[in-house]
Amino acid sequence: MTTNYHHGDLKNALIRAGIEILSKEGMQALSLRNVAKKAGVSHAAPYAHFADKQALIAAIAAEGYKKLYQQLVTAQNSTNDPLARLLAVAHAYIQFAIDEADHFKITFSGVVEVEQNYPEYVEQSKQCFGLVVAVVADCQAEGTLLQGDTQLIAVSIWASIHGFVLLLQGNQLPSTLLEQYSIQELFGFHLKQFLSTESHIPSNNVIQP
Amino acid sequence: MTTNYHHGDLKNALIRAGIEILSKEGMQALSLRNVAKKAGVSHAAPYAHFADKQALIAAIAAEGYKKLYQQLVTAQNSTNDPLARLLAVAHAYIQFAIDEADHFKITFSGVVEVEQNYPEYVEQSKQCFGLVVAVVADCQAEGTLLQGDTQLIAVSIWASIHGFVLLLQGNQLPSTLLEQYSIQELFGFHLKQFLSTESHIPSNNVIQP
DNA sequence: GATTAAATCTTTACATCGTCAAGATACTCC
DNA sequence: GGAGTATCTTGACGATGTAAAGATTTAATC
Repeated sequence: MTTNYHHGDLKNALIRAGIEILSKEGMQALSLRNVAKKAGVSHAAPYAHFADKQALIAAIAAEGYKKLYQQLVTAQNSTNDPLARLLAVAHAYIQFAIDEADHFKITFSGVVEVEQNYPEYVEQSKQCFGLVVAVVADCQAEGTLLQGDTQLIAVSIWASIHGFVLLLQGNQLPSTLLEQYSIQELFGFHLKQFLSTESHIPSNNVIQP
Repeated sequence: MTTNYHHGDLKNALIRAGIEILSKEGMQALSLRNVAKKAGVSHAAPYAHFADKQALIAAIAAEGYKKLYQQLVTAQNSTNDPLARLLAVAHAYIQFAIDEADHFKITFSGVVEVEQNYPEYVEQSKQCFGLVVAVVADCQAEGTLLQGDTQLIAVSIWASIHGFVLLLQGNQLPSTLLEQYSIQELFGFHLKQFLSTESHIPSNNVIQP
């Protein structure tokens, strides 16, 4: 099975090679030929398993979601308190983005253009979102989060975390703040900011053109 | 001055050509050679004005920030009520991201890797952030937003908006929600969500590993 | 105003990339 | 064991970013 000509499990080997390139050399080094070389096959071999580069990237992105999901599950299991869980999940999210920056970027930054063509990717994405929804639901049941459409609230919370992470990755956080606070402090403040506010806004004034 | 050989203002013409390509053909069509062709010069001409492709992209990204800033200013001037201003700015932000999707992506999605090498880009970025800070400060002065470090709160709000926009652009918003609500409704709910919450969380519990 | 230097643009060339086609090799199923 | 299929290699092509060398225009100096 594991002869020389037939690799045996080239498809997964290519995905792993791609992820390794992302973590060690960065996005610009992620070429099909480079991935093939790292997997020890010729430059056109990937075409036996992926229709084109997009398809390989989609598989790598799906794997990114999978790894992220595992991290989130670990965070989720770290405590029984619902709100603490939510915070732990948030911290796991940003930690993954920091540790595996380019894998995270590939997973999210729209490199996968027509997601619907890659059901594996869509499925992993849904699994992640499902976890967030579950954690939010627990907080709602406990009364430590706003009542209302759980999915809406989950999206909102996810978006807030995601936005912070991307500003961080894109070096868009103002340098004045970065000199003053650590990333952990900034993120902690951000979480506190959107999870607990004494408020203000007449709700009928919010949705407007 | 405007002879045939010497273009006269090729640098800006290249930037404009790049932006036009982004809006009409999309990111994958943004090659140096394509930009040069659209500007009517040979494929190596850009190297008289830009060190490499990254430098041209940085200039295009800076222009993206500039255009975004103009939109935000218009929104800011649309009303005198501080909170309404904040909401108007938020809507202008997402509208720009929808109207000029690929220009927005280039501006933010980390294509500019070493921002500090492109001072023009950094300056435009600061100008945008400054506007958000000003709007947030007005709300604080009026008492319609949480008191506290204005920059921190501004970053937090920006991150929330930015995150929603990026999830939207990346098709990461769950399809179940997209079938149920319009983008405007979802965004409106998101704003309401993180701008006005009845809360919950013991503040000493938020910042943690 | 002529000469020189500098800036701008063209042409040519090269390595790398994604992709395709044709062929070689290994596995599978009857 | 032979036929068919899946997998992999080799070779080729056009497109891309970039460098080098030369042509052309503008600017500076005298």
